[in-house]
Amino acid sequence: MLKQRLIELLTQAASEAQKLGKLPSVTLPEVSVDHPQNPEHGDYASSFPLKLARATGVNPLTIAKDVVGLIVPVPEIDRIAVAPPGFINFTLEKDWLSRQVDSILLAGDAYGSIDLGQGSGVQIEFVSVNPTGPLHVGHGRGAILGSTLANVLTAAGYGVEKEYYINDTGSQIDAFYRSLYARYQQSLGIDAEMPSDGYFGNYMIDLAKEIVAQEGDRFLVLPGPEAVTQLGRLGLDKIVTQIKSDLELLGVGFDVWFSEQSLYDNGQYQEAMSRLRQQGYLAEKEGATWFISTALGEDKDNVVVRGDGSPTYFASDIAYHYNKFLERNFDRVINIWGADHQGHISRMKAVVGALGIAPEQLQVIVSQMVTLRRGDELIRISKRSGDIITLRELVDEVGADVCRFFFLARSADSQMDFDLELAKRESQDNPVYYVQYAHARIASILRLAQERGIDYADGGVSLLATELELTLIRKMLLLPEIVEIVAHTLEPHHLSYYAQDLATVFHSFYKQCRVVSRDEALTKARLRLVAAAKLVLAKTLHLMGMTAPESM
RNA sequence: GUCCCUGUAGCUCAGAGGAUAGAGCGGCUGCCUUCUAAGCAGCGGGUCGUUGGUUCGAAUCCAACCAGGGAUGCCA
Repeated sequence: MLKQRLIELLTQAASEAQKLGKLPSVTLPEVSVDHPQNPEHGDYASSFPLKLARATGVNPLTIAKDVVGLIVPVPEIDRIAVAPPGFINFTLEKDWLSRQVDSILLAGDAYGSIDLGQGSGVQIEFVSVNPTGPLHVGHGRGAILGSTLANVLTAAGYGVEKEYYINDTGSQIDAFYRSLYARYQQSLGIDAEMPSDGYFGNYMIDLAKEIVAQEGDRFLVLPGPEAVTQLGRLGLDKIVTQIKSDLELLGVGFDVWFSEQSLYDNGQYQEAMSRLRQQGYLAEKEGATWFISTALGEDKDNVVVRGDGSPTYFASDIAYHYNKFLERNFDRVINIWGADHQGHISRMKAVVGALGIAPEQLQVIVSQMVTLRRGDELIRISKRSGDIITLRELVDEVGADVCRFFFLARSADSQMDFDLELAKRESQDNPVYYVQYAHARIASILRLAQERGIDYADGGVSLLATELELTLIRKMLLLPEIVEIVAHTLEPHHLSYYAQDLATVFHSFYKQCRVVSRDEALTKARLRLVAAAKLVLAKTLHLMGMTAPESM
């Protein structure tokens, strides 16, 4: 990557300056290079001399001049300038820039991929919604964040494993089972009462009816507890199947569907607990078993085994992370949780530390709340009451691409309002169409070229020299940097802004530069340019999990 | 009370300590005989919540405060 190359050049020149005695031999600060907002300052700039000035006491302008004098010439760079109070500005060589069109076309689908991860493994767990009902809109946000992040980390050279943790045991599942049994009995005409802690959504009635239609009344003859369990498992399977298909509609898939129950069946729950007990992190008080997180600097302790002997979800999560780090040996684990799990983060990190794992190996991304509205009408998102807009309904209304782009258009940290009315009403002006339209336009140009039998394989890209053309190339060259930023910050929303920027630059070029014209050589050169732009747009859209349409 | 997130243009939001803080939407002007007008070009719009601090340099880091949201269960 070009940026990395500039950093190397600067670092090299600075240590050379130290060898020559032009700079004091202090430890060099981290060399950073970024894009100045003012184009007069070139394509890349470094404030490195300003930082070095602090450590050395040398005038930053002097440092900049000395370092620039020692930078070895490279074909990428046309000009290196020193600017007060101590910036080093790089301007790219135009011929080199235009040649990048060929490089991009040569790289093909691999363009934008980098080797940041060097094959190291990352597990990313997301969605993991209790299978007690359909996914709602807020879950979609986590799903899209996770799947996009997985795409980007893969492109950044990591070995990524996507996982959905199925909470198929515990008190909420128990409530789900009992609710389903009540609805099942009711749909067979029996006057059964719903449990007070039950799931009252209409989908439970539909689910019961579906089971009655398929299985008849055979569960009625079983003893109560047996019927609850068998019926419950059947219902749970159906919900999980539904969740899978809802996610598929959004283009979200997983490598592993991990069962919570399996942690109890294979003894890993016991192993995790006894390990914590050996380390002295478990204690009995008030009739329950507690994780002594206060010993690790937490505000309070937490119950892991209730007074009635049943484990809390925290206990399961301890076993689950024991499994991730010590059974499956992931070096790095990313969890994406909803804002309601925010308080769970620090104690979970404490657990990881107590298990002998560096807490930094666990990264938790919290996606803030999504509020759904239709115009002025607020829609409550509550699975218990059943008054929800499901993720499936959302996708049906606005489409998967719009849905994905919308969620990727804001950082996970900020709460968002999803106005369904607005999303539909503005669909013509939606940025997703703006970006996809750029891709479709290019496809249209390439179709025309094909109809006219123009073979642009030998097009000479050195003819690409106008500012509009070079601006488009410069923008295309940013994709690897965006991939790096997203992989580093775990903030996929940067992609959507990049996609819009790239589309803007293309639309502007398109308006002012005729591609297929009477000038054969220029036509071929520009066809190569737009073919490259199409590739970069498609790659960006695909990283976001979106389609790149050939026509609109 | 404690912890987390947020506060930037009329609205929705970007902005990895750097140079003159940006985009989309909305408003106003222009632009289709030529590859898709779902487009382009232009105009207007700001005490970056407040006050201090760190720094050569702060929207960005620190502290306090103000405002909105969330978490503080032997629910998940």
